[in-house]
Amino acid sequence: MYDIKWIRENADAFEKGRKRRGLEPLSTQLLALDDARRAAIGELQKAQERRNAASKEIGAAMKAGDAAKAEALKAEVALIKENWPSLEEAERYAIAELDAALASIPNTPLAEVPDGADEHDNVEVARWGEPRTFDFTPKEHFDIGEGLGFMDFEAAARLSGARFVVNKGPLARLERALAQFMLDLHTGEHGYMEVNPPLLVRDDAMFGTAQLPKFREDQFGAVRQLTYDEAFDAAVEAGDDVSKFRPTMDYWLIPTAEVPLTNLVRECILDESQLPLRMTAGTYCFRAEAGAAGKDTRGMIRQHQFYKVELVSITTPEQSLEEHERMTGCAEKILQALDLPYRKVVLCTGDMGFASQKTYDLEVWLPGQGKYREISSCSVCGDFQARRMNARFRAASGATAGGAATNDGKPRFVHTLNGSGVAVGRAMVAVLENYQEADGSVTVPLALRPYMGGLTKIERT
RNA sequence: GGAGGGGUGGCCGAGUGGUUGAAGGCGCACGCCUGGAAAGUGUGUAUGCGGGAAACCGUAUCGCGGGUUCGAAUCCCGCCCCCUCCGCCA
Repeated sequence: MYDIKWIRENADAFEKGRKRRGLEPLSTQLLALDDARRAAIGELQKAQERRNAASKEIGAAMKAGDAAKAEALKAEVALIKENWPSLEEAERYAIAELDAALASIPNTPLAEVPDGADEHDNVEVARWGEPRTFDFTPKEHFDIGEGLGFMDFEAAARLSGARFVVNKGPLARLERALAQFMLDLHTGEHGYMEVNPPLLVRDDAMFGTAQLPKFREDQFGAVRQLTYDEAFDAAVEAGDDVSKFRPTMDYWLIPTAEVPLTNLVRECILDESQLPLRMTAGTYCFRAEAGAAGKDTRGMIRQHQFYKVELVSITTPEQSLEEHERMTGCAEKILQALDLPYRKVVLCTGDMGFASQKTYDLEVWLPGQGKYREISSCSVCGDFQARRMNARFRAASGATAGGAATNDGKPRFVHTLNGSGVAVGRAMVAVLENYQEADGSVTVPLALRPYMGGLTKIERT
């Protein structure tokens, strides 16, 4: 979320950033909304000031026993209040209009982010591991899984429709093993605190990390069914047919643990000594995939429900870029430990997420597809989410960053970062494809064997 | 679901209609005291918004939203959240 004051003073930089994302200029309209807002606030405050002053005088007059004066003042206030409601209405409307406009503006890319229109303009910055050479044609993960008899898309479709899967036996365990392995590495080696957050969250949380208001259609909602009586009353009140019982939507299903983890610091004033705050969580994630019809329809690559280990860091503004590199490194360590070849790309301006200033994607090699596919996405969001959440910190006393006058004792917005560390479902896809054997079995990666009860190979039984 | 108790500043906690943005305490900051520290002591310590070069001024904020009133932390209504006991439930 942008600070309108910043836009007012840095309109050029703001527009430059928009242009790099391929967006039309907006600052003129925003500043007009801002002018309207300030004018409305000013008018209301003027009225309030006169009302307050008169009220004090009334108090004084009554104490002095001057009833006539008090009555005269009361009449004056009554006059002031005549168009009070319209002033309030105008103020509220002006503020809401500006806020709504600001809430749907994406973050500005950092200078070093490459310009570009879409994923074709992303820039590879590193490559790790050598794709294995096969003396047979490697299969895609769904063929491997179904061949093993432990991955069932048809059963999932009967239960839930498209974009679901049922994993069983050693594959169910493999998914659990992957998640546990990742969490152990992040908590044991990388200094992240494991968190079990709610998977159902309110509007405010979804707004904080910027899934709302712009990306409603990508989300699932969780609905609490009304009782019969509540539904009846609601229908009557709404003038609806009482045979239709309308539910109320109370929660959103998280599309990523970024939402609850980042929002853990919402409306908080942290102490600088607590930063950086590093948190990790293994959770299911739920996505409607509304805009992805026809994409990745087969297999586990794109599901409505998937498991993911997420990394979130809360830092000072001075720490965030360094933390971004570190976080991406932590995700890379997972792939390295699993010996999965990958490449690291920096997303171009046109492919970056809404809240991000800069994003690295890790793309794992999938021999069955013969492609690198996204398995992790690590973003630094600056204070964009912090503003939406009102998440701040108080600088350690006396300390100023690099001698800069950053410490006037006031709370400052934190910086937030999030990254997959890594997507568990896709990691399983990668393991199956990279570790497949000619006979259809799958070798268990060394790092996962302790989590698989020592099992070395998954085969049809 | 039933019964009850609560939501006030970074924290604790007073405050039932009129200089209350809010007593008191804790914490914190700075100063004094000290050889140094502790203790003691003095001063200062919320946030948003608007205006201003600044000092500062104005305005709003005592869970949220309405209402009563010239004036609301204080009275009325609705909602949200938290807690305790009982019941139900994984």
